[in-house]
Amino acid sequence: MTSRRKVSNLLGLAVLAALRTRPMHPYEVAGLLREWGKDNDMKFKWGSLYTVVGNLEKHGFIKAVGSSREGRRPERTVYALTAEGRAEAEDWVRDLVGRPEPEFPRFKAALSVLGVLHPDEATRLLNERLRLLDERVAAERAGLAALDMPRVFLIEAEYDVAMRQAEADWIRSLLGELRDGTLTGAEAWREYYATGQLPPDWSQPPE
Amino acid sequence: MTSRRKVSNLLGLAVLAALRTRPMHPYEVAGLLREWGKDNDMKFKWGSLYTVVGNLEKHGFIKAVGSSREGRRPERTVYALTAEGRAEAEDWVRDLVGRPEPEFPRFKAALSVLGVLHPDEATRLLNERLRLLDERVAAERAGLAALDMPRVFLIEAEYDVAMRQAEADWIRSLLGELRDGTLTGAEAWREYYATGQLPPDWSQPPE
DNA sequence: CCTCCTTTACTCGTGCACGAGTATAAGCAG
DNA sequence: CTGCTTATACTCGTGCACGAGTAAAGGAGG
Repeated sequence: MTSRRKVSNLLGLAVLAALRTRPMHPYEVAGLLREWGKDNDMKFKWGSLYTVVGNLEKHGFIKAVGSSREGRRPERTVYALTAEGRAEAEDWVRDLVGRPEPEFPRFKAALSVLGVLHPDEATRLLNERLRLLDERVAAERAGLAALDMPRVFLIEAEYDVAMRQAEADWIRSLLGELRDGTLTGAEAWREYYATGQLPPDWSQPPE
Repeated sequence: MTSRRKVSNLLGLAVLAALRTRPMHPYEVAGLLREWGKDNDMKFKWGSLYTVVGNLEKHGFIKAVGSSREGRRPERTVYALTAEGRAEAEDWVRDLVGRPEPEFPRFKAALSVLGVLHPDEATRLLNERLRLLDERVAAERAGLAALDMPRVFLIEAEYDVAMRQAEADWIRSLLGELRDGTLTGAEAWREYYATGQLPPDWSQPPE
């Protein structure tokens, strides 16, 4: 069990949310999520969908309410939300919103081992990332502005833009500090790649 | 294979980074990572450590260079970084830094299904999250300031603080918009919970 | 009306993540 | 020196994630 939740994959939450509108079969759920752009908000993998639906059923959050069959296609099971499922969805969202949990973005991990690269290369890569982020932020902002749609439906997207923007700003400031030498320890880093010698405190940072 | 990388767990990257200093056995690696505070930067699970080390060896990124034994304790295999491992680590970091990939924070997923809650409850929870975030940011900032240590070693932590801060700011602005009604569609949301009736465009948002 | 491509709708196997369990050793209290 | 707790150092099994594969149906072109 990955967490204390019976079904841990967030796709499960999306499925529950979709089934709030009406009973559906899995593929229909997928279509709706696609239409809602949810595949942009969370990992959406076909393989996971059916496992997740199966688990939701196993734990009583949804139940099969019939199956339609057209021609000789595989039978499509239609699922409906149960009372437990409705409660689970609400509780899950409450948890996710109310309690910030530590997350581990890949970029953070990368920053923590940035020392494996030469400072000049690191700088170059950070500039590259910055460029891509700026582009994407601009594109997404434009996309959002073009879409005339009540903004409540778009808060995740607005959040996303805000976060990317913040990351871009942070990188810009880091690059600034690297440029004008106000980032303490940066010379030691450079030194290491010049002389092959670690400053004494690299393998055991003080305190 | 989760991605195109032979070993996909980021813990593997940390292991490679640690082995750059000198050959070590897995538990020693773990200790070093702890000491470096890496367990704060990425998911660190004991179960994963040994799987990851095994896979790194299988793919030739590290190799056993002997095994020490003390008393009748289980034998401890000491691993060293290979040339391929060194290259892999560098390439991996290059990738992570240079190419922003879409990520799916849990809060983003939560925002995308925020509609399952009553707007008042959502507001309450957002306020709660905001409070916790502000607290944590303050604490981390204080912690960082207290630690007199070259800042190059702390960029991940500084990044983290900046991101949390940005999130807090974004939530504050969202709450503001909810309060003074400048978030379009918010009345429809409220309406739905008052009348039980979905506005016509909930199940199929236009465009 | 036949063939080929695309869309629909899944299934299956591999491989990994991770928590819980285990076993030895070291410290220390009485 | 005996028994208890804490730290050390893993192992193992379950369960899930996910990509690749499959197969029927619909459509479109000749």
